Amino acid sequence: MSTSTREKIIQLGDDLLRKQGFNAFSYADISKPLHIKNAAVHYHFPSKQDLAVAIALWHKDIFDRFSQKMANKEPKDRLKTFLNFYHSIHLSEKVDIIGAFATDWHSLELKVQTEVQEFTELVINWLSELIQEGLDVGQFRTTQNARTTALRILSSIFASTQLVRITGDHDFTRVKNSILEELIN
Amino acid sequence: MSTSTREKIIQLGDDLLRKQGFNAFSYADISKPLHIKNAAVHYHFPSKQDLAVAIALWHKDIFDRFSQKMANKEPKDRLKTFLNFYHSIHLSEKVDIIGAFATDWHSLELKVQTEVQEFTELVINWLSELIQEGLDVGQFRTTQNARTTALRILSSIFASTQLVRITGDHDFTRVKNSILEELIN
DNA sequence: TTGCACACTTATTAGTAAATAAGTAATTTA
DNA sequence: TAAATTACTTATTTACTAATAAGTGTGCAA
Repeated sequence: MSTSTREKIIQLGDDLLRKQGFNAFSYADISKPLHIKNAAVHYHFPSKQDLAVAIALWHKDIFDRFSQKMANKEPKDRLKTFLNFYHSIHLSEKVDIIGAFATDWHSLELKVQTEVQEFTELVINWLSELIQEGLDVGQFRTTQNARTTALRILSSIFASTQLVRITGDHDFTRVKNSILEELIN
Repeated sequence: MSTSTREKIIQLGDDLLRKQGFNAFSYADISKPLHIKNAAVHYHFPSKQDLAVAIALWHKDIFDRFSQKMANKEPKDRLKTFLNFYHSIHLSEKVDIIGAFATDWHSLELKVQTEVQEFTELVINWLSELIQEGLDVGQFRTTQNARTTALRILSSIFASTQLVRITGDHDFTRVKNSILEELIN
Protein backbone atom coordinates (compact mmCIF):
# COMPACT_ATOMS: atom_id res chain seq x y z
CA MET A 1 0.00 0.00 0.00
CA SER A 2 1.81 3.08 -1.24
CA THR A 3 1.31 6.57 0.17
CA SER A 4 -1.28 8.68 -1.63
CA THR A 5 -0.44 12.12 -3.02
CA ARG A 6 -2.75 13.61 -0.45
CA GLU A 7 -0.83 11.91 2.35
CA LYS A 8 2.50 12.98 0.87
CA ILE A 9 1.37 16.61 0.76
CA ILE A 10 0.33 16.48 4.42
CA GLN A 11 3.61 14.93 5.50
CA LEU A 12 5.74 17.35 3.51
CA GLY A 13 3.60 20.26 4.67
CA ASP A 14 4.10 19.19 8.26
CA ASP A 15 7.83 18.93 7.69
CA LEU A 16 8.01 22.43 6.20
CA LEU A 17 5.73 23.90 8.85
CA ARG A 18 7.93 22.61 11.65
CA LYS A 19 11.26 23.33 9.96
CA GLN A 20 10.58 26.77 8.51
CA GLY A 21 7.29 28.04 9.91
CA PHE A 22 3.80 28.26 8.38
CA ASN A 23 4.38 31.53 6.54
CA ALA A 24 7.87 30.60 5.36
CA PHE A 25 6.86 27.87 2.91
CA SER A 26 4.75 28.03 -0.23
CA TYR A 27 2.77 25.64 -2.40
CA ALA A 28 5.77 25.51 -4.71
CA ASP A 29 7.88 24.10 -1.88
CA ILE A 30 5.42 21.21 -1.76
CA SER A 31 4.73 20.65 -5.46
CA LYS A 32 8.36 20.68 -6.63
CA PRO A 33 9.75 17.83 -4.48
CA LEU A 34 6.65 15.73 -5.21
CA HIS A 35 6.99 16.39 -8.99
CA ILE A 36 3.43 17.58 -9.28
CA LYS A 37 2.04 20.97 -10.26
CA ASN A 38 1.04 23.74 -7.91
CA ALA A 39 -2.62 23.31 -8.84
CA ALA A 40 -2.52 19.66 -7.81
CA VAL A 41 -1.84 20.75 -4.25
CA HIS A 42 -4.78 23.17 -4.50
CA TYR A 43 -6.92 20.28 -5.77
CA HIS A 44 -6.43 18.41 -2.49
CA PHE A 45 -6.27 21.49 -0.27
CA PRO A 46 -7.99 24.51 -1.87
CA SER A 47 -6.36 26.92 0.58
CA LYS A 48 -3.24 26.82 2.73
CA GLN A 49 -5.49 26.98 5.77
CA ASP A 50 -7.19 23.76 4.62
CA LEU A 51 -3.76 22.13 4.53
CA ALA A 52 -3.08 23.40 8.06
CA VAL A 53 -6.34 21.81 9.24
CA ALA A 54 -5.34 18.51 7.64
CA ILE A 55 -1.92 18.64 9.33
CA ALA A 56 -3.55 19.23 12.72
CA LEU A 57 -5.98 16.35 12.17
CA TRP A 58 -3.09 14.14 11.12
CA HIS A 59 -1.34 14.85 14.43
CA LYS A 60 -4.51 14.07 16.37
CA ASP A 61 -4.70 10.76 14.53
CA ILE A 62 -1.06 9.88 15.23
CA PHE A 63 -1.43 10.82 18.88
CA ASP A 64 -4.58 8.70 19.24
CA ARG A 65 -2.77 5.67 17.94
CA PHE A 66 0.24 6.45 20.14
CA SER A 67 -1.85 6.72 23.32
CA GLN A 68 -3.73 3.51 22.50
CA LYS A 69 -0.46 1.64 22.06
CA MET A 70 0.81 3.01 25.38
CA ALA A 71 -2.39 2.35 27.34
CA ASN A 72 -1.18 -0.72 29.20
CA LYS A 73 2.31 0.61 29.97
CA GLU A 74 3.15 1.99 33.41
CA PRO A 75 3.25 5.79 33.90
CA LYS A 76 7.04 6.05 34.07
CA ASP A 77 7.49 4.23 30.77
CA ARG A 78 4.75 6.23 29.08
CA LEU A 79 6.48 9.45 30.10
CA LYS A 80 9.87 8.19 28.95
CA THR A 81 8.48 7.20 25.55
CA PHE A 82 6.80 10.61 25.27
CA LEU A 83 10.08 12.41 25.99
CA ASN A 84 11.98 10.17 23.58
CA PHE A 85 9.48 11.10 20.91
CA TYR A 86 10.43 14.75 21.42
CA HIS A 87 14.06 13.75 21.26
CA SER A 88 13.44 12.42 17.75
CA ILE A 89 11.74 15.71 16.81
CA HIS A 90 14.84 17.53 17.98
CA LEU A 91 17.15 15.22 16.03
CA SER A 92 15.21 15.78 12.80
CA GLU A 93 15.69 19.54 13.18
CA LYS A 94 12.01 20.23 13.59
CA VAL A 95 10.17 21.95 16.40
CA ASP A 96 7.06 20.67 18.12
CA ILE A 97 3.81 21.19 16.19
CA ILE A 98 2.17 23.05 19.10
CA GLY A 99 4.89 25.70 19.22
CA ALA A 100 5.03 25.95 15.44
CA PHE A 101 1.31 26.74 15.29
CA ALA A 102 1.43 28.99 18.36
CA THR A 103 3.98 31.47 17.02
CA ASP A 104 1.99 31.88 13.80
CA TRP A 105 -1.30 31.80 15.72
CA HIS A 106 -2.65 35.15 14.50
CA SER A 107 -2.26 34.21 10.86
CA LEU A 108 -4.37 31.08 11.29
CA GLU A 109 -8.10 30.92 10.57
CA LEU A 110 -10.54 29.82 13.27
CA LYS A 111 -10.99 26.34 11.79
CA VAL A 112 -7.23 25.75 12.13
CA GLN A 113 -7.08 27.21 15.63
CA THR A 114 -9.93 24.98 16.78
CA GLU A 115 -8.20 21.81 15.56
CA VAL A 116 -4.91 22.84 17.15
CA GLN A 117 -6.72 23.57 20.41
CA GLU A 118 -8.32 20.14 20.41
CA PHE A 119 -5.02 18.43 19.69
CA THR A 120 -3.28 20.35 22.48
CA GLU A 121 -5.97 19.49 25.03
CA LEU A 122 -5.63 15.85 23.95
CA VAL A 123 -1.93 15.93 24.81
CA ILE A 124 -2.35 17.85 28.07
CA ASN A 125 -5.13 15.53 29.26
CA TRP A 126 -3.11 12.46 28.37
CA LEU A 127 -0.12 13.83 30.28
CA SER A 128 -2.28 14.84 33.25
CA GLU A 129 -3.81 11.37 33.53
CA LEU A 130 -0.40 9.76 33.26
CA ILE A 131 0.93 11.96 36.07
CA GLN A 132 -2.08 11.44 38.31
CA GLU A 133 -1.72 7.71 37.84
CA GLY A 134 2.00 7.91 38.64
CA LEU A 135 1.24 9.88 41.79
CA ASP A 136 -1.44 7.39 42.85
CA VAL A 137 0.87 4.39 42.57
CA GLY A 138 3.70 6.31 44.24
CA GLN A 139 5.92 6.31 41.16
CA PHE A 140 6.04 10.11 40.88
CA ARG A 141 6.38 12.91 43.38
CA THR A 142 5.39 16.56 42.97
CA THR A 143 3.92 19.32 45.11
CA GLN A 144 1.85 20.64 42.19
CA ASN A 145 -1.40 19.24 40.85
CA ALA A 146 -1.46 16.99 37.80
CA ARG A 147 -2.48 19.56 35.16
CA THR A 148 0.11 22.09 36.33
CA THR A 149 2.81 19.42 36.23
CA ALA A 150 1.59 18.37 32.79
CA LEU A 151 1.76 21.97 31.56
CA ARG A 152 5.28 22.39 32.92
CA ILE A 153 6.52 19.16 31.36
CA LEU A 154 4.89 19.93 28.02
CA SER A 155 6.16 23.52 27.92
CA SER A 156 9.65 22.51 29.02
CA ILE A 157 9.99 19.80 26.42
CA PHE A 158 8.43 21.62 23.47
CA ALA A 159 10.30 24.82 24.22
CA SER A 160 13.48 22.77 24.29
CA THR A 161 13.03 21.76 20.66
CA GLN A 162 13.07 25.49 19.94
CA LEU A 163 15.71 26.59 22.43
CA VAL A 164 18.34 24.07 21.36
CA ARG A 165 18.21 25.44 17.82
CA ILE A 166 19.87 28.43 19.42
CA THR A 167 22.00 27.02 22.23
CA GLY A 168 22.93 23.62 20.81
CA ASP A 169 22.38 19.90 21.29
CA HIS A 170 23.70 19.21 24.76
CA ASP A 171 20.99 21.32 26.40
CA PHE A 172 18.20 19.12 25.07
CA THR A 173 19.38 16.00 26.88
CA ARG A 174 20.00 18.11 29.97
CA VAL A 175 16.37 19.28 30.10
CA LYS A 176 14.95 15.89 29.18
CA ASN A 177 16.82 14.14 31.98
CA SER A 178 15.97 16.83 34.50
CA ILE A 179 12.24 16.34 33.85
CA LEU A 180 12.54 12.66 34.68
CA GLU A 181 14.84 13.13 37.67
CA GLU A 182 12.61 15.75 39.20
CA LEU A 183 9.47 13.66 38.94
CA ILE A 184 10.56 10.10 39.55
CA ASN A 185 11.04 8.83 43.09
CA MET B 1 13.63 63.70 23.21
CA SER B 2 11.22 62.12 20.76
CA THR B 3 11.66 58.67 19.28
CA SER B 4 13.49 58.56 15.95
CA THR B 5 11.96 56.90 12.90
CA ARG B 6 14.64 54.25 13.12
CA GLU B 7 13.65 53.47 16.71
CA LYS B 8 9.96 53.41 15.78
CA ILE B 9 10.64 50.89 13.00
CA ILE B 10 12.52 48.61 15.38
CA GLN B 11 9.78 48.76 18.00
CA LEU B 12 6.99 48.14 15.51
CA GLY B 13 9.02 45.40 13.83
CA ASP B 14 9.51 43.72 17.21
CA ASP B 15 5.81 43.99 17.90
CA LEU B 16 4.89 42.41 14.56
CA LEU B 17 7.58 39.74 14.87
CA ARG B 18 6.25 38.60 18.22
CA LYS B 19 2.57 38.95 17.41
CA GLN B 20 2.50 37.48 13.90
CA GLY B 21 5.88 35.87 13.20
CA PHE B 22 8.85 37.02 11.14
CA ASN B 23 7.51 35.80 7.81
CA ALA B 24 3.96 36.97 8.46
CA PHE B 25 4.63 40.71 8.34
CA SER B 26 5.88 42.89 5.50
CA TYR B 27 7.54 46.28 5.08
CA ALA B 28 4.10 47.69 4.30
CA ASP B 29 2.90 46.63 7.76
CA ILE B 30 5.62 48.88 9.15
CA SER B 31 5.48 51.84 6.77
CA LYS B 32 1.69 52.31 6.83
CA PRO B 33 1.16 52.86 10.58
CA LEU B 34 4.23 55.14 10.71
CA HIS B 35 2.93 57.17 7.73
CA ILE B 36 6.16 56.77 5.80
CA LYS B 37 6.90 55.06 2.51
CA ASN B 38 8.09 51.52 2.04
CA ALA B 39 11.44 52.75 0.78
CA ALA B 40 12.02 54.74 3.97
CA VAL B 41 12.09 51.48 5.90
CA HIS B 42 14.59 50.11 3.39
CA TYR B 43 16.68 53.26 3.90
CA HIS B 44 17.18 52.38 7.58
CA PHE B 45 17.23 48.61 7.11
CA PRO B 46 18.17 47.63 3.54
CA SER B 47 16.93 44.06 4.04
CA LYS B 48 14.45 42.44 6.40
CA GLN B 49 17.33 40.46 7.86
CA ASP B 50 19.02 43.75 8.79
CA LEU B 51 15.89 44.70 10.67
CA ALA B 52 15.95 41.36 12.46
CA VAL B 53 19.55 42.01 13.53
CA ALA B 54 18.54 45.43 14.89
CA ILE B 55 15.64 43.92 16.82
CA ALA B 56 17.95 41.33 18.40
CA LEU B 57 20.48 44.05 19.33
CA TRP B 58 17.67 46.13 20.82
CA HIS B 59 16.69 43.23 23.06
CA LYS B 60 20.31 42.78 24.17
CA ASP B 61 20.38 46.45 25.07
CA ILE B 62 17.15 46.31 27.03
CA PHE B 63 18.27 43.19 28.87
CA ASP B 64 21.60 44.78 29.76
CA ARG B 65 19.86 47.72 31.35
CA PHE B 66 17.40 45.40 33.10
CA SER B 67 20.15 43.26 34.63
CA GLN B 68 22.08 46.33 35.77
CA LYS B 69 19.01 47.71 37.49
CA MET B 70 18.45 44.35 39.20
CA ALA B 71 22.08 43.81 40.25
CA ASN B 72 21.65 44.71 43.91
CA LYS B 73 18.34 42.91 44.42
CA GLU B 74 18.21 39.52 46.09
CA PRO B 75 17.84 36.37 43.91
CA LYS B 76 14.21 35.71 44.79
CA ASP B 77 13.15 39.23 43.80
CA ARG B 78 15.18 39.15 40.60
CA LEU B 79 13.43 35.93 39.58
CA LYS B 80 10.03 37.33 40.44
CA THR B 81 10.64 40.46 38.38
CA PHE B 82 11.84 38.29 35.49
CA LEU B 83 8.67 36.19 35.60
CA ASN B 84 6.49 39.29 35.89
CA PHE B 85 8.18 40.62 32.78
CA TYR B 86 7.01 37.51 30.91
CA HIS B 87 3.56 38.01 32.36
CA SER B 88 3.45 41.42 30.65
CA ILE B 89 4.54 39.79 27.38
CA HIS B 90 1.64 37.38 27.72
CA LEU B 91 -0.83 40.17 28.49
CA SER B 92 0.22 42.14 25.40
CA GLU B 93 -0.54 39.08 23.23
CA LYS B 94 3.06 38.64 22.16
CA VAL B 95 5.32 35.64 22.49
CA ASP B 96 8.87 35.71 23.80
CA ILE B 97 11.49 36.92 21.33
CA ILE B 98 13.59 33.75 21.70
CA GLY B 99 10.72 31.49 20.69
CA ALA B 100 9.64 33.83 17.90
CA PHE B 101 13.10 33.67 16.35
CA ALA B 102 13.49 29.95 17.04
CA THR B 103 10.45 28.78 15.09
CA ASP B 104 11.55 30.79 12.03
CA TRP B 105 15.21 29.85 12.62
CA HIS B 106 15.87 28.33 9.19
CA SER B 107 14.68 31.42 7.39
CA LEU B 108 17.15 33.64 9.25
CA GLU B 109 20.59 34.58 7.94
CA LEU B 110 23.73 33.78 9.95
CA LYS B 111 24.14 37.37 11.12
CA VAL B 112 20.68 37.26 12.71
CA GLN B 113 21.22 33.81 14.21
CA THR B 114 24.49 34.95 15.82
CA GLU B 115 22.86 37.94 17.50
CA VAL B 116 19.96 35.82 18.74
CA GLN B 117 22.42 33.26 20.08
CA GLU B 118 24.32 35.93 22.00
CA PHE B 119 21.14 37.39 23.46
CA THR B 120 19.93 33.94 24.53
CA GLU B 121 23.25 33.11 26.25
CA LEU B 122 23.01 36.47 28.03
CA VAL B 123 19.64 35.51 29.49
CA ILE B 124 20.64 31.94 30.37
CA ASN B 125 23.85 33.10 32.09
CA TRP B 126 21.99 35.77 34.02
CA LEU B 127 19.42 33.20 35.15
CA SER B 128 22.13 30.65 36.04
CA GLU B 129 24.01 33.15 38.19
CA LEU B 130 20.81 34.22 39.92
CA ILE B 131 19.98 30.59 40.72
CA GLN B 132 23.48 29.74 41.93
CA GLU B 133 23.39 32.77 44.19
CA GLY B 134 19.99 31.76 45.51
CA LEU B 135 21.26 28.25 46.22
CA ASP B 136 24.35 29.61 47.98
CA VAL B 137 22.35 31.79 50.36
CA GLY B 138 19.81 29.00 50.95
CA GLN B 139 16.95 30.86 49.30
CA PHE B 140 16.39 28.24 46.59
CA ARG B 141 16.37 24.47 46.54
CA THR B 142 16.89 22.16 43.57
CA THR B 143 18.54 18.84 42.86
CA GLN B 144 19.70 20.04 39.41
CA ASN B 145 22.67 22.25 38.64
CA ALA B 146 22.21 25.96 38.01
CA ARG B 147 22.31 25.93 34.19
CA THR B 148 19.85 23.06 33.93
CA THR B 149 17.47 24.82 36.30
CA ALA B 150 17.92 28.02 34.30
CA LEU B 151 17.11 26.19 31.06
CA ARG B 152 14.00 24.65 32.57
CA ILE B 153 12.73 27.94 33.95
CA LEU B 154 13.42 29.77 30.69
CA SER B 155 11.83 27.10 28.52
CA SER B 156 8.81 26.76 30.81
CA ILE B 157 8.12 30.46 30.90
CA PHE B 158 8.74 31.27 27.25
CA ALA B 159 6.81 28.23 26.08
CA SER B 160 3.95 29.38 28.25
CA THR B 161 3.61 32.62 26.29
CA GLN B 162 3.04 30.36 23.27
CA LEU B 163 0.97 27.63 24.90
CA VAL B 164 -1.60 29.94 26.47
CA ARG B 165 -2.47 31.32 23.04
CA ILE B 166 -3.96 27.86 22.56
CA THR B 167 -5.19 26.82 25.99
CA GLY B 168 -6.10 30.16 27.51
CA ASP B 169 -5.06 32.66 30.17
CA HIS B 170 -5.44 30.71 33.39
CA ASP B 171 -2.64 28.32 32.48
CA PHE B 172 -0.04 31.10 32.37
CA THR B 173 -0.44 32.07 36.02
CA ARG B 174 -0.50 28.39 36.91
CA VAL B 175 2.91 27.76 35.36
CA LYS B 176 4.39 31.02 36.65
CA ASN B 177 3.41 30.25 40.23
CA SER B 178 4.60 26.66 39.99
CA ILE B 179 8.08 27.82 38.97
CA LEU B 180 8.34 29.94 42.10
CA GLU B 181 6.79 27.35 44.42
CA GLU B 182 9.06 24.62 43.19
CA LEU B 183 12.23 26.63 43.68
CA ILE B 184 11.67 28.74 46.75
CA ASN B 185 12.16 27.25 50.20
C1' DT C 1 -20.35 2.22 -24.69
C1' DT C 2 -21.50 5.89 -22.56
C1' DG C 3 -20.91 8.86 -19.09
C1' DC C 4 -19.09 10.39 -15.07
C1' DA C 5 -16.04 10.96 -11.12
C1' DC C 6 -11.26 11.29 -9.93
C1' DA C 7 -6.66 13.10 -10.05
C1' DC C 8 -4.44 15.64 -12.09
C1' DT C 9 -2.08 19.58 -15.90
C1' DT C 10 -2.03 23.87 -18.50
C1' DA C 11 -2.62 28.47 -18.37
C1' DT C 12 -3.66 32.53 -16.19
C1' DT C 13 -4.71 36.21 -12.79
C1' DA C 14 -4.59 39.57 -9.26
C1' DG C 15 -2.09 40.76 -5.54
C1' DT C 16 1.89 41.31 -2.72
C1' DA C 17 6.75 40.64 -1.59
C1' DA C 18 11.45 42.62 -0.96
C1' DA C 19 14.50 45.50 -3.04
C1' DT C 20 16.64 49.41 -5.71
C1' DA C 21 17.57 53.59 -8.54
C1' DA C 22 16.99 58.26 -8.91
C1' DG C 23 15.37 62.47 -7.24
C1' DT C 24 14.46 66.16 -3.43
C1' DA C 25 14.33 69.06 0.52
C1' DA C 26 16.39 70.22 4.81
C1' DT C 27 20.17 70.38 7.73
C1' DT C 28 25.16 70.25 8.80
C1' DT C 29 29.94 71.06 7.90
C1' DA C 30 34.08 73.13 5.76
C1' DT D 1 28.15 80.02 0.87
C1' DA D 2 29.26 75.93 -1.40
C1' DA D 3 29.36 71.11 -0.75
C1' DA D 4 28.17 67.20 1.39
C1' DT D 5 25.31 64.42 4.32
C1' DT D 6 20.81 62.92 6.14
C1' DA D 7 16.28 61.37 5.73
C1' DC D 8 13.36 60.72 3.19
C1' DT D 9 9.74 60.22 -1.56
C1' DT D 10 8.55 58.76 -6.22
C1' DA D 11 8.70 55.36 -9.36
C1' DT D 12 9.83 50.99 -10.88
C1' DT D 13 11.42 46.14 -11.13
C1' DT D 14 11.67 41.29 -10.46
C1' DA D 15 9.96 37.62 -8.32
C1' DC D 16 6.83 35.12 -6.04
C1' DT D 17 2.25 34.37 -3.70
C1' DA D 18 -2.22 31.88 -3.25
C1' DA D 19 -5.85 30.85 -5.94
C1' DT D 20 -8.91 29.59 -9.98
C1' DA D 21 -10.84 28.30 -14.53
C1' DA D 22 -10.71 25.22 -18.04
C1' DG D 23 -9.00 21.24 -20.13
C1' DT D 24 -7.15 16.07 -20.19
C1' DG D 25 -6.59 11.22 -19.61
C1' DT D 26 -7.75 7.17 -16.91
C1' DG D 27 -10.66 3.92 -14.92
C1' DC D 28 -14.94 2.39 -13.03
C1' DA D 29 -20.16 1.86 -13.12
C1' DA D 30 -24.64 1.58 -15.24
